[in-house]
Amino acid sequence: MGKKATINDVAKIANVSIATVSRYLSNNGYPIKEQTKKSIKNAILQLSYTPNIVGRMLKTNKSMDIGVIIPTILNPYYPAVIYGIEKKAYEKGYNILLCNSQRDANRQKQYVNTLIQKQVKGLIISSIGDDFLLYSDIVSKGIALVSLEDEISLDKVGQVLFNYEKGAYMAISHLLKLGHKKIAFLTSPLVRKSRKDILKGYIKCLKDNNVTYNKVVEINEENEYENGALLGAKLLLEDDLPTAILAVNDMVAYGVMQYLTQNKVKIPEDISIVGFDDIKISKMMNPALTTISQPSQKTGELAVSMLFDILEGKESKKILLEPELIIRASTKKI
Amino acid sequence: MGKKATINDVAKIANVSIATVSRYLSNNGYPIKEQTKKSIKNAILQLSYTPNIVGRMLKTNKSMDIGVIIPTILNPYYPAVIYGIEKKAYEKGYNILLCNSQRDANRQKQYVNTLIQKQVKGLIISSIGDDFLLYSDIVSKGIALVSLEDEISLDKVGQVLFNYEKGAYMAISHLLKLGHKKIAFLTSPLVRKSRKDILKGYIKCLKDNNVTYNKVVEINEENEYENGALLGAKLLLEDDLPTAILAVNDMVAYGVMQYLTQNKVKIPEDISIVGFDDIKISKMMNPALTTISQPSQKTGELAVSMLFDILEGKESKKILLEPELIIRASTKKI
DNA sequence: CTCCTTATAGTAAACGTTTACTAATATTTA
DNA sequence: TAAATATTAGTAAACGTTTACTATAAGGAG
Repeated sequence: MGKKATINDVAKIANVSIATVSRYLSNNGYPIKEQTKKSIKNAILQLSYTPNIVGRMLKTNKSMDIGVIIPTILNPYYPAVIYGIEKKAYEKGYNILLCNSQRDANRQKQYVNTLIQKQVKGLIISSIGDDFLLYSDIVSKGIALVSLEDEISLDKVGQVLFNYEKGAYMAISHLLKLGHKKIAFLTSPLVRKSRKDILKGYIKCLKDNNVTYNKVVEINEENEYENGALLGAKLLLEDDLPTAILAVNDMVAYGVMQYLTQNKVKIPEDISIVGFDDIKISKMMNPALTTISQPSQKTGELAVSMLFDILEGKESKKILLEPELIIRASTKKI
Repeated sequence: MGKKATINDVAKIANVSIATVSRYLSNNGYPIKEQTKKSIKNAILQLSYTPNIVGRMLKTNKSMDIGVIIPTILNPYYPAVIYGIEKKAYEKGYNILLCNSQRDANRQKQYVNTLIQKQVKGLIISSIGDDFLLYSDIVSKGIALVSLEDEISLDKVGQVLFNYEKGAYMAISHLLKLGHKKIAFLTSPLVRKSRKDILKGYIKCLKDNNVTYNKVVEINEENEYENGALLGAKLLLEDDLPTAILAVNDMVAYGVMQYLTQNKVKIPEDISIVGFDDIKISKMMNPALTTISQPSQKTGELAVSMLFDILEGKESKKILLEPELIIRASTKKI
């Protein structure tokens, strides 16, 4: 419990130099006598010595950490992304430093700083708002950067994007096909590019189909699920109620659904609802949620692959993932 | 993009010694002339210098990292725990290193090693199986340790426990009260203490009520949700079907529900089902799930508080959280 | 038996910090 | 005015590694 053993202690006990111990540990083909190996091994066991990565990092300047910043871990979409990230990172021996920005710009900034100071090898960030300065700052420090969902006009940044606009367009098309003419868009704050793109797709599809009714209900809080209730309440105050709703993501959709249900609005009988993300549980909801599927785990895996590509000096690229409409029970013909 | 600036570069440009720069950065009340401060500030700006935490850690031996090991991030229970952990940790300026053991003992062991090598200040672990050696190894290295869900007979280890046995007992009582006499327990591998405790509660409550029917269906995979289908299939093979099910957790419950529903078994008309955890979305399921509530976020927060207590030399304690029965629509009178 | 090579191991510098000492001024106190 | 103290800053060692150099011995080649 006292001081931790160092390579010096091992060297002393094994009666060799620290260089030899270091070579033994790095196990890189440098020849060491069997006899020597054995005594080092014993010393290590005896001291239950564990190498100090901090010392190593300082010397080699080779970090095995990847920073990951996400807006919230409470929306199951992100744990799925993280799952993909961790899976790939683990394969390569990397660890992840997970940070939750809570959609707070300051907190995000702070986390970025900390991660840089911790000498992460790369950074995967699902940023709130597009903060060009933030990104360029990271890149200028020589840290590999992959951005999720947010398109940036910056070279050297990997980008795993999703066609949000098209997704929204598909969702609205579906609703129109079902005969809906009054479709509202319920959303958390429209700060992220992804959300703005959903709005774009919503507007565009309505316009393309000469539908004049449109209603965007935005709430100024960031707690997806709880927002649902607020959004539902705000919606019910309107006098010209929609017959269908597009929610900015599945969690918001659930919140809205729950609030509406509690207030005697039947889904999908009275109001149809479409979500966004297709998180795993969406098929089990009551009613099962019609939604736009976004490949979360794959996003994470691609991000890591991209990160390694950048680290290997390959040209960084953009990948645009395409949406898929999943029709379930929360939408019906009017 | 070239080499990162160091404190030496800053000192050179500001025309002061590195000691002064270090003092300026640590901002600990050591008096520095305004003039000097200004030139250091300029130099830092000019170089866009960021301190290297690795250097600092090596010198001070003060890590600001907490390792967190969880079995899976795909069961929303854990993200909620992580949320609590991160919240508290952030307040104290700590970062978390998140590791997903995937319920793989080797991987868990490997992660523990890595985290120790990374010199984490403390470790919060929701271990698969109780591995006494693992725990004692960590403690003997002077690393603060908090175990979640798993009771260990080891001093110096903080423990945030949950009364699983009582929870199961409550669930079964509820089902018995509804008139069910044939209740099955569907579970992922019975390796963790928590799961064994649920089994205990299940058995005990049946025995206390002189019910002879019992059926434990266990599946040898670790993917909660997907397990549900396997468990459902296995169950339907039996010839003496139960009228009610206790699932080892909510995710498994959903998997089972989905499989059964697809196979024309109506819930709760044909079979009642009780889950375990009460993850956030459980009230939105189809049907809303009756379950045993386990305070996830609070568990995370308590774990961090405990960790800090241990770090401050206070006596480590155990906390036992109590279950609550949440009755919803997935259970009904027979 | 000299010269090369190979196998094996040690020495010491370096990575980027912090901090205990020391030092030099300036200011106060008696 | 001398001594004491406060303010400000520098020197250099240390943290635990890795690694370029150097060193020794032993075995072959000529």
